[in-house]
Amino acid sequence: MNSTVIIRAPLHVQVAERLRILIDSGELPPGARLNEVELCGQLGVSRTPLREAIRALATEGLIELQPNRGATVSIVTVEDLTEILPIMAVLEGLGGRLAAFEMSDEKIAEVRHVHDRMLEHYARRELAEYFETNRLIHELISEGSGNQSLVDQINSLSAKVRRARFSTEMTPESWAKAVSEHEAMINALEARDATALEKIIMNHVETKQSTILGVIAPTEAP
Amino acid sequence: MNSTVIIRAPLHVQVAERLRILIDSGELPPGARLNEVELCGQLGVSRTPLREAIRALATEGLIELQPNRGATVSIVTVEDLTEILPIMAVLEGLGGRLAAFEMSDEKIAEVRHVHDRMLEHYARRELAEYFETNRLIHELISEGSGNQSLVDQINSLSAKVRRARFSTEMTPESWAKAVSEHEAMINALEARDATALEKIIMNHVETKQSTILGVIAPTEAP
DNA sequence: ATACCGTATTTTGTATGCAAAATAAAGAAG
DNA sequence: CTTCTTTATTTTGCATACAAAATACGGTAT
Repeated sequence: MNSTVIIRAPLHVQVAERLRILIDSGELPPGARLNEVELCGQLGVSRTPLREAIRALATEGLIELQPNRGATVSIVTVEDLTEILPIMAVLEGLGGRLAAFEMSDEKIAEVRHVHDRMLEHYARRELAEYFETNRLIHELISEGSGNQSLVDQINSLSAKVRRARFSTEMTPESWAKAVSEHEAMINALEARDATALEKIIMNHVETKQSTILGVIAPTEAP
Repeated sequence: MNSTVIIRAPLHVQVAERLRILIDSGELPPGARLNEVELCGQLGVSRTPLREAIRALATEGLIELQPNRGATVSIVTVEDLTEILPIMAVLEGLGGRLAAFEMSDEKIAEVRHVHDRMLEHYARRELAEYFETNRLIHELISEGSGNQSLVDQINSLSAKVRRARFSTEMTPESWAKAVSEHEAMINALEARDATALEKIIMNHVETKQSTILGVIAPTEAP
């Protein structure tokens, strides 16, 4: 009598996950063509589940499909980011507003704890660790909204932004600004000031946007 | 020398479209099981493209997939709407804010024109026509943002809300309120008052939410 | 040398067939 | 009569095979 039912995910789901990882890690870089038979050999599956996985990732926007010409890893352009980041701003803002009502004191304390860790990494200029804790804070707050649809949408857009890989281009000034905005975020969250938190988060994402797009645009000036 | 290349969409795309219509029209009602061979006969295609289409619609959220148990038309619950409508509010709000900057005077005039038609339908209590013009106004404003990603997201969520089919349960009061909010929307748009328009649209969607959820909840009271 | 045309090869699209899992049905035990 | 077990049928999952389209290649004419 087995109480825990083993559900092994269908192949096409597993394949989709592996493809997602390959794309996210950059092993399949933006613009790369996905040759079906080649990938089949690489993943050890037949074309059927691979194609189903490709279709799924295509509707997610990770992959682009051209009729009779196969699939390519979609390229996240500056224009895409210009569209996506304002959407992220209002979605994360909404997440914060809801989280200010919905999060338990314990969860908020957890966010504060991660925030403190982030500050340490900032002080030590540990970039990777800083980004990871930073990301985690945003995730905790979004999830704190209790709105799973919202979390899913944010994660989906987040993945695209991450794939653009502009984050490392941070100046000391923008970094400091981001940290101080985070400080304000935590304070508003602890005060359960929904309106303030929403505003701060929206501003924070807009700051991120100008940071990212500011790195691109100035290349025209000598 | 053919300048216009005829691209006929792949079968799985056509199938996905037809399925979308079947679901949206209610011919495939929420909860309905999708038997693959049955649908194959009905659509005149083999299982391969059908399955690819099903996978695509599943990642879109229109269909739910259970391993080894097939696909069912996903059911939009009250909980889903409670999650989705606040998201719609901020997204449509953002659309309005951007549209106030981006829309041409001509486009705004077009919105006003549709709005006037909507008022006529309201006066004559022509429900279907009212909803159609209403929907069109929201669409025109969203598209007026010039943000295609935003439009896509709104449309995707919109489809789910529509599928819940609570709209017809409008009282005279809530109808009147919706109309007056629309009036305010158009005025803000013509004044290009982005902040006001965003606020009005968000309130408008929240009104819609309480209308929809208000129809459900009171069933517990005698 | 370059542009064009026809053929060969590769690659995607669709159909079909087989295996495994789930569901339905029938029979036996309590 | 109910419940469990066993068997048959249906249905999904995956792999393979064939068809059609696109790409690559090679040759010829200019």
